[in-house]
Formats: sequence, C-alpha cells, structure tokens
Amino acid sequence: MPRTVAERADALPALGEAFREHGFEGASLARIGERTGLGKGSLYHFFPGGKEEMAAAVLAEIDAWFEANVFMPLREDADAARAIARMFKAVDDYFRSGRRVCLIGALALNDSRDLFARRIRGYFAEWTEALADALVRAGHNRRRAHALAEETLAAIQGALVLARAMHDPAVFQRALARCKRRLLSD
Amino acid sequence: MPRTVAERADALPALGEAFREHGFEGASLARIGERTGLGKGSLYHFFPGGKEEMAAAVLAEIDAWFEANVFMPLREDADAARAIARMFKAVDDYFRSGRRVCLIGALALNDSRDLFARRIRGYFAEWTEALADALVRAGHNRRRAHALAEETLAAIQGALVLARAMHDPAVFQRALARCKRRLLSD
DNA sequence: GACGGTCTTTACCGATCGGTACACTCTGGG
DNA sequence: CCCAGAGTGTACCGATCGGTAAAGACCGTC
Repeated sequence: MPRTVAERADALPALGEAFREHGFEGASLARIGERTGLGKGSLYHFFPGGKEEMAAAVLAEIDAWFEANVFMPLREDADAARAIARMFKAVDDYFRSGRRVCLIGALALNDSRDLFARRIRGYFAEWTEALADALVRAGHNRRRAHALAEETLAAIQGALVLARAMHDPAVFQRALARCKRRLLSD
Repeated sequence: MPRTVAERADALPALGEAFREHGFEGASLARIGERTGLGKGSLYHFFPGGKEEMAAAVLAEIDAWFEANVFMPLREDADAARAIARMFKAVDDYFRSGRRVCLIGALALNDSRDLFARRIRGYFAEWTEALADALVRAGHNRRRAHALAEETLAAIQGALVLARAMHDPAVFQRALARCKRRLLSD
C-alpha cells in the first residue's frame, strides 16, 4: 500500500487536535485514526508505545514550539519589552485567538495528569521562569517579576477556559490585551 | 439488601469527585461504582438516564451551591464589599484552597462540552453578571465592572489549572489574594 | 404476616476499547 | 531485477465499555 504520511512528525498536528477535542481517555484509536487518516497498523508503526507515546510525542512537539518561539526569546532577547510583545503575539497565534484550547492545561485538569505530570509541570515552570527573566530585565525585582509572570500565565489559561465555556473567543482576546497592558505599560 | 444511600442526593458528592478526577469519558461506571459504593443497579435506579443524567445532576448541584453561596449574595447584599469578600472565602473553601479542580471548567475544555454547553455557559455567565453587579454597587461603572469580573473569573480558573499542573495549591491562594486586593482596595 | 414499593445484586448484552499479529504493498539501493 | 525494509490494511484478541433485565432483599403499612 502507498505511504500517506512518511514521517511520524506529519501526524502530530492531527494527533494534537484529537487529544485537544476529546482528552486523553476520550480520544479513542478509532477517532485518532479518523483524524490522522492513519490505520492502526501505521499508528503503531510510528508509535509502538500506543496512545501514551502518541500523547507524549504531541506534548514534546508543543514544548519544542514554545521553547523556540516563546521561552528562548523571553530569556535571551536583549530587548525584554520586545520579547514580551512577541510572546503575546505567539500566544494569540498558537491559541487561534481563543478558538483553540491548551492541551497541556486540559491534561493537567483531569485523568492523565499523573502520566504526564513531569512534562506538564515543566512546561508551566519553564514559561514562568522565562517570563520572569524578561520582566527582571525590564526593570522589576525578582519577587515582583515572578508574581507578574504567574498572574499572566493564570490569566491566559483561565481566559482559554472561559472563552471555550462561553463560546466567545473575544474573552481571550480581551484578557491578552489586559495582560499586555499590565506588563508593558509601566 | 439494606439500603446504603437512600437518597439520590447523597451520592452526588462522590459522583462529583469521580467526574473531577477522570473527566466525563474517563469516569467509567466501574470507577463511579467504586467511588459511590453503589452498584450499577442502584446507580441506574437513581439515574435512569445513565452517566449523562449523573453528570447533569452534579452540575445542577454545583450550580445551586454557587447560586446560594456566591451569586445571590453578590446580587443582593447591600454591602457590596462584604459580598465580594464572602465570594473569595466561599471560592477558597469550595476549591479546597487550590487542591480541588473546577469540574465545570474541566468539562468546558474537552469532550463533553457540547453535552452540557448550556449549563457550563450559564454558570460562568451568571457568575460574571453577579460579580459585575456587586462591583457596580461598589462604585465602578458597568463597563469597568464587567471587565473586572471577567478578569477575576479567568484568574480563578487559570489559577486552578496552574495549581494542579504545578502540584502547588499556593499558586491558587496567591491568585485569590491578588484578585481580592484588586477588587477591594480602591 | 402477607403485600407493594424501594432499593440492590447478579448475570448478561452488543459495542467498543487498546493492542497484537501478520500478510501485504510499496520503494530505494544494489 | 530483486530484495530488504518501511509503511499499511485487516482480522483478531481479551478486557472493558455503557446499559438492561430480572430476581431477591428490605422496609413500612395494614
């Protein structure tokens, strides 16, 4: 039979959407197969570890994306304000202006939290640290920078929940604007 | 055989915890049976509609609790500041200072969101409206009151996600303190 | 002390679950 | 041209899924 995907990485986006929509337990292999267009044979060829390896691969990809597009700039850009502005832009893009949900946040809430606990915690810890670093370079003391970073991350995650609950992406956009103003205006 | 529960309402707390831990799809009847101490027969006697009716009953109970302990005081207490302070106390109690997750928020994120969409949206909409009402009575204009209410709810939901992800309830407590200060200090 | 309604237990149903096995089709390299 | 290995479709496994049926145990009432 002809190959349709060829690279395991090509399946990750569809895989991610499947887990986003149904959660880890709710994403059955049948649904995953539909979403990705891959049969069980192919899925288990690329991910011999089964669903758990699929989810782990998706989480790793998300982690890498944020590392490259968000955390690294926050830590290393000489212009801290620019790095923070870029973070908001990247976040708005990634979450499709509030129409997309945070898979890592969703996994943190229910079931599978223990399976991926380390990665989930690492993601948020790294983000908090990186943003706090930038805020220190922007002139805040460490204590205040850390509080602001934590507040910002919570506001983003909460806005994603609310936007989804209300079926209103504007909730997310307003929240992003508020956070941006708070971090960049003083 | 002797009755162990007698009232369907007696099973709701355990039912709620089961859904909180595993989500709607992840909470199998076997796990629900363990948690509640009820066999399938009893469960289907109390909830002929199956899992969906169980979850709906839990959501209704949560709704009623917030209506009585949070929304109503926010709308009707003559002392708006006192009502808001009570809201934070009630929220801290309800979410066990960050050790418990918001079932409604968790359901909003994945799978079953469509099944309970109306109730989920209603819960957050009512909360936002009630808090905005209190803020208006506390001296803010409607526009600002609504923005503050939305920001506060998002901060609470996001803090629950973060606290769970980091395994650190203190994240939630710090967020509550920040919100309280922001709403009550001016 | 028989009775009717309220629970509970138990056995069972078809469907689907995650996962395995294997034969098969391709493709690129020699 | 052939062959090894990558990728795929299909059939199948035991376990578990949500849900049903019915018989039995308990209770208050008369």
